Amino acid sequence: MKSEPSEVSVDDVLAMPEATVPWFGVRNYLARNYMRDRMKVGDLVLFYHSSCPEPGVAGLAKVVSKAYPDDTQFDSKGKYFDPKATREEPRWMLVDIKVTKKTRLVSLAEMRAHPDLASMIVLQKGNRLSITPVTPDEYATVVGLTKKAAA
DNA sequence: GCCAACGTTGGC
DNA sequence: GCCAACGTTGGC
Repeated sequence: MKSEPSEVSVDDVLAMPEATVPWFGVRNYLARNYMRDRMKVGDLVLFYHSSCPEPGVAGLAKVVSKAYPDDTQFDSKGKYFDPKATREEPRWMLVDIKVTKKTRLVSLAEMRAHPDLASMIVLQKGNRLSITPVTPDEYATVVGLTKKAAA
């Protein structure tokens, strides 16, 4: 799951109660569907920092809630307001994410260089989706990289 | 700031 | 339903 650290970083989440944050602001249907339809409490998450000087995985996290409506869609003054969403028929859903560990930053370049991650969706050319599925093997490989000395 | 690769919008 | 125009993402 991608987040811009200037908006919400791993450190920001660790400073929150329970180190937990609602994953607000997703406004892409496929990303929403992943949260709404495929994520379950306990699912493991790679917390990725994007649009920053050093993009890459910065922490490990897990899903700690089922999907529920993203409140920011109802805030008419906020940047995530959606005039077509209503309380009765919310358009955007989110899950709560708990950061379980801050890791050393595993850079995008480092992940691209690892042969076992060649098929990882987030690394594919043209991928812009802020939430993408990760296989158990890919997850384990990235966790392994977090434990290595910095490249 | 550039630009590839999308996703969305809206006229028809 | 088509598709051109436009907006966004995100690495570089």
